[in-house]
Amino acid sequence: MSKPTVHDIAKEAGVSLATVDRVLNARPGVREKTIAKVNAAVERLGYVRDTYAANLARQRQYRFVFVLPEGPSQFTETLKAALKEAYASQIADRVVLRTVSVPANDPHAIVRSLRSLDTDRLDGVAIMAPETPQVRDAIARLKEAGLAVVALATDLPNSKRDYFIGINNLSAGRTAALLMGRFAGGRGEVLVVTNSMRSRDSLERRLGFDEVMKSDFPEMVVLPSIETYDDPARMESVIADVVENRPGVVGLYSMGLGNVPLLDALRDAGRAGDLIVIAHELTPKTREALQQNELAAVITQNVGHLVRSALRVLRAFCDSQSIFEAQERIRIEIVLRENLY
Amino acid sequence: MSKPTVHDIAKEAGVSLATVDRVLNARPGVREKTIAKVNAAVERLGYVRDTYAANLARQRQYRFVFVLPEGPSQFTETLKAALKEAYASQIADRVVLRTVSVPANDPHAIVRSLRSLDTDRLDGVAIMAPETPQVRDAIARLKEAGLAVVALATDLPNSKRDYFIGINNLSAGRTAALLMGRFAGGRGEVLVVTNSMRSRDSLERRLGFDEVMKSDFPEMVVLPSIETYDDPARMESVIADVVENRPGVVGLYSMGLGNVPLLDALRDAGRAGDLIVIAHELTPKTREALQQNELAAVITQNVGHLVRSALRVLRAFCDSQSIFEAQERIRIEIVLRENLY
DNA sequence: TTGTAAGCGTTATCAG
DNA sequence: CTGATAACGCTTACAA
Repeated sequence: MSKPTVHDIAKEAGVSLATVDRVLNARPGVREKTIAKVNAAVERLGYVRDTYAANLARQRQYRFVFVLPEGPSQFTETLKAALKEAYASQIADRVVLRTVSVPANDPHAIVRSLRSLDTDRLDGVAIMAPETPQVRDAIARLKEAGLAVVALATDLPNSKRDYFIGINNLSAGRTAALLMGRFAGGRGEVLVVTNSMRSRDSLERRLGFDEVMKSDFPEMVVLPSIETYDDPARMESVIADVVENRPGVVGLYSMGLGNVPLLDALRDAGRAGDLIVIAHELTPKTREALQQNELAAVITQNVGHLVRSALRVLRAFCDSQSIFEAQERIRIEIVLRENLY
Repeated sequence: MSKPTVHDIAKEAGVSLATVDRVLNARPGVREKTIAKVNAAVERLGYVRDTYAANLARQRQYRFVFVLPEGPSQFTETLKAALKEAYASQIADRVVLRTVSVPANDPHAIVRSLRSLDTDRLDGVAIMAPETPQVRDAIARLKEAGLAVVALATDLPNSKRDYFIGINNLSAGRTAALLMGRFAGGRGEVLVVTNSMRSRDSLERRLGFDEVMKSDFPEMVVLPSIETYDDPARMESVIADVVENRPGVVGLYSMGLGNVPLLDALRDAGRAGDLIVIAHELTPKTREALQQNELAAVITQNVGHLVRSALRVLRAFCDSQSIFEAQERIRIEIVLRENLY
């Protein structure tokens, strides 16, 4: 009834522990016939390797750094919380973790951080930062030093990063459009706002949004993207303008950060429950707005999955193992008032 | 740079390994002063216990059985696949797993299976079965034998099960209603079908559906639930009736199993892309229907989460540890054509 | 090409 | 009350 161990396999196959190990790990120096004997025993007993015992014996250590944008963003806060939780739990088995905060919009500071990483005492890095040529160079350096590098939440597609952990923002935009179009009954004007179109995420979301709007809801009019540059006053004036001069607007798609000022402005303008508003990222504030019917839908990614996936993928790349793509695909989650969890 | 171990703590505190272990595991027979010394060392070095090494030394084994409905249901197929995957991965650390299939609608067979379990060689059971008095009794017996018992996917609320792993079906129905109402623009008639209203899941979903329809979309008319008893012919006639006699019907909510015959009937009637159809469970067939715009939305639960959660919870109950409720809450996922993953 | 023995971080048993 | 010491399942020198 109990799980078979390497000892059982050795006995069953009539060989030693070391030989079993060699076969299991595909190490050289074993006769074909012996390999077959061992594999047969494995098959017969239904042996499953105990990865944890293996890592224990191997003394494997994974030293990772997470480079995250600093500042009071609700998103990075939840990200850090998820990281702490993962670290305390079994997910972070054999992992030594450190997080580094960098100013989100200071490319030089980001590069400085990346350059200051001691590549000799490190096995992998997860980076959440906007892509710039300097960042690309810094990543190239990390890769040359043999580290595993993943982009987190926002992709660095032209860098040498091994993998991107996050949602496909084109699909996210398409999903938003499908919801918007269906909620609006396929008619009316839609306002699109973001804090900044310099962010690749916003660009991709807009692209996807437009694709579906054009193909599925040709009668709807999507207005040009409006940037608020993280300025609440600008947000206020954008909304005020809509209220006064744009009676045809039925919906609003908030692609980027800054949902708090947006919701404030809508409330001030008295249009909170009235426009169809779709935003990104589930946070305490957006959650509350869903409950109040001020947001029609939130499109989000599960931050817990994000960090667990990052950990798994970094490990896999360190061991040059293949990853199970399907498991690492971060889902685009749609949250309404009724499935707030 | 490397993680401190019990050896480091022992050295730092000037005591032996055994004493450190006693303190860490809160075992009796250690002087207050020594406890303080050890804890101080733990604090100073930032020690985190290696759970896997601990379990290895402890020789802990968790022997679990999953009792699942047999038959060619797409849902149970994916469930079994997820179980196999979890078993092969690190989630099932120290777990010995067996699955038992029982005829879904034969209460006696279910009870026979439950009674035939050897409680001496078992630590926990996960059960997916409709609740009957006999099932309740069988579960009571398992609990008396000291096993951990969880209900999987469908709850057994009046039994002595320790926990329910699955979605809240009332919320699922509410979510469906919110989607339906918004997609339909708050007007029109809605047809509700299920294979059987004897299932608690369908009852609860209907309840939630009606709640939101009444409160949020008072102008919409929800027709009485129609049961198809897993009979494709009945499904055909239901749809045909709608086409001929119910011009006001704009939407269809499929609460239960049987999406394949439903979709076939809709196609035959030529209403496939036209009605707003919302169904449950993401399977190859419903996935395809989403892509074809034949389904407007699918409400589903992630089966991988389901089994991982079951494993975690069973383990926790075996060790009489508390569980982290938030982590075990299974999300109600909304899937549209654009976030099919 | 194969086997022996030590050790990974933790727990458990037995003396002191 | 406290401390050696031998496991757990696996890997890895080093020997044969």
